[in-house]
Amino acid sequence: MDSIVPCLNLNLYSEPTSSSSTTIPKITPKIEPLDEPPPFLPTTTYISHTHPHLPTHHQTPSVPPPPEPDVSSEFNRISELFRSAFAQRLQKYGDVAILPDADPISGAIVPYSNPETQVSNVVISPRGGRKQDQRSSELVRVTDLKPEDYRSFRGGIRRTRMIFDSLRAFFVAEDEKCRDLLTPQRRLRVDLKVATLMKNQGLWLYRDKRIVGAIPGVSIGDVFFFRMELCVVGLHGQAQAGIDYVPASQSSNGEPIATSIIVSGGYEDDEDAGDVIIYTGHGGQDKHSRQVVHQKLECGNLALERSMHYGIEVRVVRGLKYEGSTAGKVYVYDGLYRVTDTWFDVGKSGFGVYKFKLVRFENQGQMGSVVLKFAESLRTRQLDAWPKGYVTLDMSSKKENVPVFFFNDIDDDHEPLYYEYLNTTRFPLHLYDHGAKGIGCDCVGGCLDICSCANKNGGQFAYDLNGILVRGKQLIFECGPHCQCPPTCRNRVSQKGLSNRLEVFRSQETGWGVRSLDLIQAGSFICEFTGVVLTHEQAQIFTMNGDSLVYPSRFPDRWAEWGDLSQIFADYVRPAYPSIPPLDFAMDVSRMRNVACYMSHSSSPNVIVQLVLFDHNNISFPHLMLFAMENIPPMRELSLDYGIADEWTGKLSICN
DNA sequence: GCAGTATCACACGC
DNA sequence: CGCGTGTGATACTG
Repeated sequence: MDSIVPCLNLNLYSEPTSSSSTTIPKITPKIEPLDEPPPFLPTTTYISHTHPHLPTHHQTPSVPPPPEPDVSSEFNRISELFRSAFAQRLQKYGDVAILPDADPISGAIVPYSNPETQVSNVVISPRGGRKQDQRSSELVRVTDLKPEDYRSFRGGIRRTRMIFDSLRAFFVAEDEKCRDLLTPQRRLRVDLKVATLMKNQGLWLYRDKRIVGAIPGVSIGDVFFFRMELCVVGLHGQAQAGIDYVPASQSSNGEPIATSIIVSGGYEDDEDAGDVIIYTGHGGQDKHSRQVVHQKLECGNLALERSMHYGIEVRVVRGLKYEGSTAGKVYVYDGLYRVTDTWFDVGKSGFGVYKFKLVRFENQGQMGSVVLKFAESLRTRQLDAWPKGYVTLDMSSKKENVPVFFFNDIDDDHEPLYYEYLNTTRFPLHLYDHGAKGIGCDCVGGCLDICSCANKNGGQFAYDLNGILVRGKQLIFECGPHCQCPPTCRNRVSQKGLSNRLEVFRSQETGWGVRSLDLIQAGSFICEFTGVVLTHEQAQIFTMNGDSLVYPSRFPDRWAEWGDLSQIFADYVRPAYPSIPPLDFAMDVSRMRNVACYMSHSSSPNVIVQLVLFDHNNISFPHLMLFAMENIPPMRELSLDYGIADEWTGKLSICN
């Protein structure tokens, strides 16, 4: 049963993929290029609902495609469409970057207009007057994205998700405040609130096209903490239902077409073997998720059947139990599957259920859910049962709270082990000369918003109660050794060191790299970038010796991108305070270093540098703390923007 | 475990 | 036939 059972029309769709690993199988005959562009040319298949040309099993690749425009121009049109959705935001970032340090107003943030106004602003789409809050019925497939196009789409996804996360943190903080004042109340469904707000602002992605197949910018293995996030990025449009589909009424031939499903174990008759899923149709359950009536072949069930009939690929998202998530669960995008079989069966309850066999397309890269489970299994594994390639299970020699792994299964290079592991940056001793005078707060019982350390941050803490960075700042003041507050104080986050199990690994492509064995939530602290601090003068001497130095001032101000809600709140200005002079020190990592300096460079990084001060008072010598800019699944390489001007695809040899 | 909410499709009705 | 509104279904979250 584990082999693929082709259905009647499947042979049309299993055309071999190109050699590019990011390419998914082209699945429709209509993708046949008209004027034989090179195989790399981006092609967009366009199944317009105005064209009565849904593929049927009678069609062969030789059937002429519908009278659509040239494929590449069609691609460009759609690409531009999506891009334009983010252009405004990019503009905003530009503005922020050159904002003079003028406005001293605090973090008082007020929506610039009431929700009603906002709604009315976006109801009419700028193009064509169609309602924005309704999904398009236009079926589109985007394939063979060029790397730069993919990056562009991914940038859009990332910014949108960052807004989601930031808004969530913002509303959670609001909610916390309210609860202090009022009587105990139900917790707000912040996820819903955020999603609605973003929808009203027109920030949901891919609503003007109904995408079959991969969502541009979403990678296999991407992890989501909330179901609504899937709606926001266009992976799955249903807030609760497990099958998303184009309804019959909107379909060109009057038949519904399924585009994505969520497998989260809610139906007892599901059988999930990874590459092959026996998926139960929806319906027939009572409030307690018990099957109480027969399912019918309608709605999503019918749509899945139709997708099988037409060979339409289906996105699969898995819901997995995960303690670290507020909902106790995360959603992982596992790639594209095809429905190969369907039948009506008697479920365990004795009631009839529809079953669908889904088989994963090959050449898609490892499933995110498999990686998550694998990483989880390592947590409890005996030392001798670790996979080959783990040279040491803690290169920090217990200097970090959690082990730092060292993995190399491609050669004998053990170079990182020859350096002394430095778990915190070594600053010049004179920075500590001034002692404790007036540095710390007196909050013996724990810090509140009125604490002096909060004041230094502009009247609020930079982190939420879970230690998530709410908003990037030029400099963050954490409570420190001179404060009276307990170690559990919420304003001590980055000083506590690692909480995720990081791993230095060797790869053919990037040389040394860093990845995590744990899922890292966006906004959470990862590690410090440590080294021995050299003053300007000392650095000049060192440079003459040819030693490699890291210059903190060269890291771009990526912190400004994190938590920027100017898209949502027009007067969401970045507080000018604290404002610090450009950093003028260097870090020597030639003898002592930590895991951070093995991170690869990327111009679209998933890790940002946030400057933090806590153990001394000199704003010219902050710690370089690294935070996750997006949810980073286990085994995905971490990357930093080192401020290198050129487009750099390989590993930065910053430590060599 | 329940309830308070989302979305969406579909059904009406004008 | 298009648009608005109401209703029912649904693998959610706190």
